[in-house]
Amino acid sequence: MTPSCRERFRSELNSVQYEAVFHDEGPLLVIAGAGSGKTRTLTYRAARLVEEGVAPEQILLLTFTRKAADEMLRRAARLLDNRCRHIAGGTFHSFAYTVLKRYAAALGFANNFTIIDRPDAESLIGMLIKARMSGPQRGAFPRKKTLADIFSRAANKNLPLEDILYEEYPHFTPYSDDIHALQADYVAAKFDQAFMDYDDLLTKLLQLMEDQPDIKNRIADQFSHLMVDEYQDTNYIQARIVYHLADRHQRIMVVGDDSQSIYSFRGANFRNIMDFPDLFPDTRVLTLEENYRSVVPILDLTNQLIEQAVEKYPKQLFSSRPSENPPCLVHTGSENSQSRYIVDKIRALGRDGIPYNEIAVLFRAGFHAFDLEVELAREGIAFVKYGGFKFMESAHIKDVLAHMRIQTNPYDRLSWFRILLLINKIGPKSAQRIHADIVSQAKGLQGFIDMKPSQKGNPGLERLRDLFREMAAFDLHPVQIGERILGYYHPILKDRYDDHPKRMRDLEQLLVLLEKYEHLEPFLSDMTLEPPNVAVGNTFGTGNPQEDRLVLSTVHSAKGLEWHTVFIIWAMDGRFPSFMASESAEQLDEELRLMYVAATRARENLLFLCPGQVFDRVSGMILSRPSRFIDNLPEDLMTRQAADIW
DNA sequence: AACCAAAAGTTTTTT
DNA sequence: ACTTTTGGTT
Repeated sequence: MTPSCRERFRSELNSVQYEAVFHDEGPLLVIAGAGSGKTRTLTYRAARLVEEGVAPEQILLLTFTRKAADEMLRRAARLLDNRCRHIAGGTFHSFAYTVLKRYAAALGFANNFTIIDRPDAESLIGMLIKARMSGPQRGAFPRKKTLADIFSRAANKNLPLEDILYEEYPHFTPYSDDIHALQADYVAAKFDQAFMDYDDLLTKLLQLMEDQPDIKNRIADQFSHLMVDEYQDTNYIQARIVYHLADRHQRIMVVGDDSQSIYSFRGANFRNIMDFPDLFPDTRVLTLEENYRSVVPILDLTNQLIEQAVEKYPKQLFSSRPSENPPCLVHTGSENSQSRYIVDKIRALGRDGIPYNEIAVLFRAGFHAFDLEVELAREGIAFVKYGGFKFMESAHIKDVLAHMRIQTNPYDRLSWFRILLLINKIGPKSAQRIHADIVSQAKGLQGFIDMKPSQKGNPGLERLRDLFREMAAFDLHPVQIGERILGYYHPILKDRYDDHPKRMRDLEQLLVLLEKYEHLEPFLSDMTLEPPNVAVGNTFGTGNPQEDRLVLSTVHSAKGLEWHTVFIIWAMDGRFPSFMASESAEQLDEELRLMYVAATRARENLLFLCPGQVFDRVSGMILSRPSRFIDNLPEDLMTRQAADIW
């Protein structure tokens, strides 16, 4: 590296960050506390490697979201030059997809497989339950959603089904045999229809690497340098994948914070990161403890907050940013007064010159924000919501995507059912017959186009056939395909939904996203692997990113981000910590870490809100106490305020 | 076989 | 509040 560049890096990094950036051979673990410049360290390191002549394509940066990877590469490019854009970056899942796209055949799997998302997996399991469990299923047999959960946990934790059932769903053990059989059905169905769910992407990649050493070496040799962000949220399978990738050259750097591990429901274990040196014996460990984000009073509170964890690795973050403003716990009289308190407060902040996009409202679960959303809409305050119900999961989007999926995978039963059931006079039985017919003809889409109109000229079915005939006859650009599908779908939309104009606008947004693609397949896999993170009803993509909109987000979706002012709503016992997590110390610790993540997002102002007496339908209890995590804190760490707005 | 309306049963977080 | 199941009608 040129001396001048090195000098510059030295002046822009603290000594530990500098160490990490210039660490050379051998494994490196960076424990990076909240706001300690983790992204900065990764970015500078990437730039340093490229500057010293490592080919960007040989650097692999695995992150938690695609957005995080893009952002880091963008910053690295600004730091050095555009070569940094060619660094291979993305999520474990998208990496797995790229590899499997090429090598799935080595596992006996179709190379043109379709990735199915969680709702898809659930409806597939739903079909299998119906097929296997005929007759009324009395009692408490798990629902498809629960089954999908059970299967997914088994996969992510790499444990046998019995263990999951015994540990987490003991009340289902009487159905153990049926559940096992259904899992086998599920595996077989995915194989037959060339489906992979999110978990398959990871497990099959690992399987490939462990069963076929020569392929493993070919994959691993593509990348001479590895970096993994948010390592505390990786699970066993991901850790194994990392191990295999870095096994031979050991040039691996992982970054994370055990206190911010919040994905145990996906098999992540906060101890994983501390076990990293066992996986890579000569690991050098560096710890970043200076916080550059938050003012002292906020950091004092968050340090005390995480102290309450039953199990943790000691760490004391420090800050040198003074402030007069301590965090505040606000009691409001009701849910709606909580919402109105926020409206008042952000208006005041706005008058002080704080832009709305520097303010965030965070919550434990998507639905906690419903009342606030209504209130904001009424007050004409623009906002974006992240987390909760996803744009991609809304019915009209899935309907249109199903028409596209059939173009790339014509035997996809889920998509056939979805689109056929939209047609009048066609129910499950007819759909079943039509699908079986297409599969037996083995002529792909042509099988449907050539099918005899045995349904005595069902006009809806004829329209669908015309659509597919046209799409098969011409070599159309994805946007043209989208336009034709929309033309076909519009009458159906109008007929089914009274809010069809709004939904139509969503679909037009979808067409905008399509413009960037030359082929349907990468579009479809991107939509499943990296769906726009915004919740339903939000515009995105074309919108000006600088738009001054208030941010509403689940804590999970807020990971890695920061704002001038952060409101944490529903900081009540029963909500946050969630009522469902209060059974075990481990679950409570995870809720605490979640609260820690939420609180450490704030730079200047941090407010907890506790809406007085609220009846909780789930528990049948009246909630009134503030979150134990906050209530237990020493009094001098925050102010308390009662704000009843009627 | 498909469709519709009423009743019953569930509730987190995400790739 | 929402999804899934049910029972009855076309």
